[in-house]
Amino acid sequence: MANTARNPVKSVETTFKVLNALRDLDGAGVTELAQHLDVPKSTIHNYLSTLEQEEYVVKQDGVYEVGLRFLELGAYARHHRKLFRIAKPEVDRLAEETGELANILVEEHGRGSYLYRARGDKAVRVKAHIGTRVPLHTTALGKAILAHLPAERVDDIVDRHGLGGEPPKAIDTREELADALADVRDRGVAFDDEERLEGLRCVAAPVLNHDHEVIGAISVSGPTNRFRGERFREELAQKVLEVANVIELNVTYS
Amino acid sequence: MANTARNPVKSVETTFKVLNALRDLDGAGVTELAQHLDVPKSTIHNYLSTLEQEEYVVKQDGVYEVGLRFLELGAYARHHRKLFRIAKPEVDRLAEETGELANILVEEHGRGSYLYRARGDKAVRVKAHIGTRVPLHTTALGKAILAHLPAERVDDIVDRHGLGGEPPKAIDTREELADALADVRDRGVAFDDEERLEGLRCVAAPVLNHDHEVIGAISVSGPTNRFRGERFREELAQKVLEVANVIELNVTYS
DNA sequence: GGATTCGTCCCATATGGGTGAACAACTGTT
DNA sequence: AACAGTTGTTCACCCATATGGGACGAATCC
Repeated sequence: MANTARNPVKSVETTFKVLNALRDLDGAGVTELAQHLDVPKSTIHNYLSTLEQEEYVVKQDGVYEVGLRFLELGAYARHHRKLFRIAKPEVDRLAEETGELANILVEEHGRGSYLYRARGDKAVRVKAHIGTRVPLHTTALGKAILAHLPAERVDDIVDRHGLGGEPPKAIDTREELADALADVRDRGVAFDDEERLEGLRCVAAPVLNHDHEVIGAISVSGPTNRFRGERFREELAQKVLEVANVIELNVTYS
Repeated sequence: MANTARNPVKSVETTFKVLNALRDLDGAGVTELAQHLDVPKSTIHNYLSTLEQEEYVVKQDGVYEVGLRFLELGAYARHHRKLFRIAKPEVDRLAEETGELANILVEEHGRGSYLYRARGDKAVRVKAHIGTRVPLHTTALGKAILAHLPAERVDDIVDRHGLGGEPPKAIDTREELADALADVRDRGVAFDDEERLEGLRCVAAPVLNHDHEVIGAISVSGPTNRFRGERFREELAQKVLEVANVIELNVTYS
């Protein structure tokens, strides 16, 4: 959980500042990027031309864009995770059988990263892309993970990223969080009742390995009108739990 | 088509050398990486700790791994492309209706990058991941693109990346290539008859924008025993062409 | 418990990244 | 067409900083 490198390579930091700015601006020219980052044109030019030479950035009609080699690296990072390889087909099935949106989330650097998302035929449209990072305490997926992390790691994560945040209903205090996590451990599943997004509910279950460590969580989410009463609390919760158990078995024996 | 930056930032090059080595080794420690790249331990440590601090690399049990933030960047790079947003549903349909493997490829830096891949129920398993980069002249997808690129760009690409290569049946000479591309322009579609992979055939069609520039290509591929005679040359070719045309229309009007 | 092996840290050095200014290549304007 | 106002590119200087040797401490393995 080390936070700061002792001898940081500043150019690495700059490189990613440039890449992220390129993403935030949806592509940009040298001058635009330079004033956006408040860095001399020539410096930006050096970085962009190097990144282009290395083929991580593309120049189209005088505009630099984030290149597809990141798709290569990203697809690798995802496929490299055992959880993804094993859980994907199961989550596809979950989406098909429920008709809703099914997700896989893993923890990385104290935040949640969506590893995969499968759409059933009635699945709601949410803006979050694959790879999007979210605070763990604001989603059912995240709470399912936090509930099974060692207490000290949960503390670290809260220290690092805090609680609360933009969703008005978000968990605010450590007591609230502790209660919520105990509840999740009790039930085996975590719920999200429009906490993160208005009108959206979600049931999530953790995926543990043979040493009882969380390696991620899966969920089903959908509109409040289809996620209520028996179906939400019992039927869907049961289904998600079942699928999580299947994944756990496959993770252990393979 | 500039190849070398005038004032390259060496640290950018090193950064990606480290990341790619991390991928090639499927995760590694400081010492292992250092001797693999023939660079002092301390240098590698500086890079890895900086990359970890910036959250682009994860350290698990003393082993550094490529992080999921690249999935974030990669997913962005893909979604940012209009062709992907528009072609994805159509290619999904193509996969479903044919039951085979359907693909989207775009050109970047003179090579082909797989943007997307949809699997029908009988789809063959191929090892190539999303984001994988291939030489354009060795696939039906690539030939469909080359056939509609300005002659000078084709020359540039051949100069840069050469012809031939590992698949034994690969196009070797510029004359062969010119003939093949003329053929593709004639028929409107490109074929791959086990050139790249033994037992695998493929039909591809280019996707042009309103200015008649290629923005990518789509294809269907499958095993030779299901891809023969009438079905291969006529039925499937026609289908791919149709879908490509639908995509072209949607690209123009939106 | 002794000997490797590995990660981490520190510091001196020269290498190379940051910078401004000047130049070139366009774009659009009157 | 000439011009003003862009934006991208190049160059060379100088100080910041990336580099890499070496030393320390912590595991791990005989």
